[in-house]
Amino acid sequence: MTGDERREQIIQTAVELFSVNGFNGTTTKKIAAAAGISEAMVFRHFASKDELYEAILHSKVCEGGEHQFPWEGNSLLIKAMEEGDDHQVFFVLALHALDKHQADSRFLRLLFYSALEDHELAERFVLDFIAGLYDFIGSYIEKRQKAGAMRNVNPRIVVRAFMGMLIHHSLTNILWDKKRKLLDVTNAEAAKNFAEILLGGIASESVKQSEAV
Amino acid sequence: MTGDERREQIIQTAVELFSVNGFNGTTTKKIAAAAGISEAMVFRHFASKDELYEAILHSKVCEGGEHQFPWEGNSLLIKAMEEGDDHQVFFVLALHALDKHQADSRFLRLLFYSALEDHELAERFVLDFIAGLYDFIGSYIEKRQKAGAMRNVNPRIVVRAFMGMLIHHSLTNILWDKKRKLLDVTNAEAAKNFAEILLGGIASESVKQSEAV
DNA sequence: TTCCAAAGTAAGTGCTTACTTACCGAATTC
DNA sequence: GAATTCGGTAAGTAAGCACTTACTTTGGAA
Repeated sequence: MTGDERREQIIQTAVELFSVNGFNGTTTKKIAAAAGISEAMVFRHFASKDELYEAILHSKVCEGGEHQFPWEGNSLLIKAMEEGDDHQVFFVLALHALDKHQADSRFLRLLFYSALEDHELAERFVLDFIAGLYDFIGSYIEKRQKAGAMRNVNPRIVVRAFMGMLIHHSLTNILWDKKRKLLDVTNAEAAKNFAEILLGGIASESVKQSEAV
Repeated sequence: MTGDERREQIIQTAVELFSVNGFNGTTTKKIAAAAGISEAMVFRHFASKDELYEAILHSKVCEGGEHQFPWEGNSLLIKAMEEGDDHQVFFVLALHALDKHQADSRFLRLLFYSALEDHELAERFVLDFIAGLYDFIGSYIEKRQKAGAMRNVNPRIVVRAFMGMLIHHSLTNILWDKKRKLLDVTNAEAAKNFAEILLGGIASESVKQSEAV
């Protein structure tokens, strides 16, 4: 196996272990064993355990590149936004997020671990990424408020409420309610309901009136 | 210092450290040093580090006793529920939760750590406690749906959405956005907006109609 | 065929970990 | 007033930790 291949394999193996056991709960010995190599090889590729961890966060943060944000390259979403189809906009955003969380629950675990364990890179990533989401969704809400489609609420509170529903839903499923005892619904169902609740909650009087007839 | 006093002091000291550094990141030596005693004393009171951790969760879970649930002993809430004052009900619930999270952020950190680190007791506590909330708030929503005040949505999805807003808001403030760069609002403001969004999102057609006039 | 760099390892190093042992001094009990 | 219990410690122990050293294997270019 070449150096680059081995490096990538170590990272993948370590992601698995770090996401389950955290930084302090994962030993370099276990990583080496899981990768099927000697411990010395781990330290040939990464000067320290810290450096390995940073490499992981870096690769995770940067991977996907342009597809970092959910709206980039999503024609369904772009079209819905242009047309002012709010239900479609928030449904697509929600479903995209929930599916992503479910598909890469390891990454969510890693992010939460690194937040608790206070790793710098993770905090910066989250703040940057989340700040982007706040700006993007927030500005869309502002636009729709000016168009009279939504009532006047602090757009950032709305974004927080929306992301709260999504992240908490995924988190509950991943961390506590793996057997779906509390609530067992498909991502599509959840996304549809969350979008409806949010939109109903910020609809303008005129929208309510027209809907209520 | 008597045995019981010392035991309690060790627990308090350990809570502080476990909530910041997690189980694996906290050494018995550090706990002893922070408590100003020798390591041997820690092991006189607790047979193992695991037992100390369990004692912490146990004391945290059982402390407060009857006041475990936010609605018990809250006359403001009980009155609002009897009168069907939905805004007041959800506002009080939200503010109570946000204030509690802020006052005891250590406990939130501890819960998240123990969920990630897969401690049994914590998972059971959370499921029990949260299940109680789902039943309580869910049944109130059901009642209001039958009364025609709310539209027909799965009450448990509504509860999830509501709790999502609250927990995510607190979590963001505690873990990532300590400087409130993303959103800087008081708990009362947040609670008011979350309650309004939720209620608008699940209002029945007739309510919308009467509000929209 | 020889050479050599890169992939790989076995067996350490010194330090830290959870946990123990053996002992001390001061109350309390009988 | 001797015995005993109780709060407390200093100095361990064996195992585990991140990380190193000194060495071997291997595959391709000269």
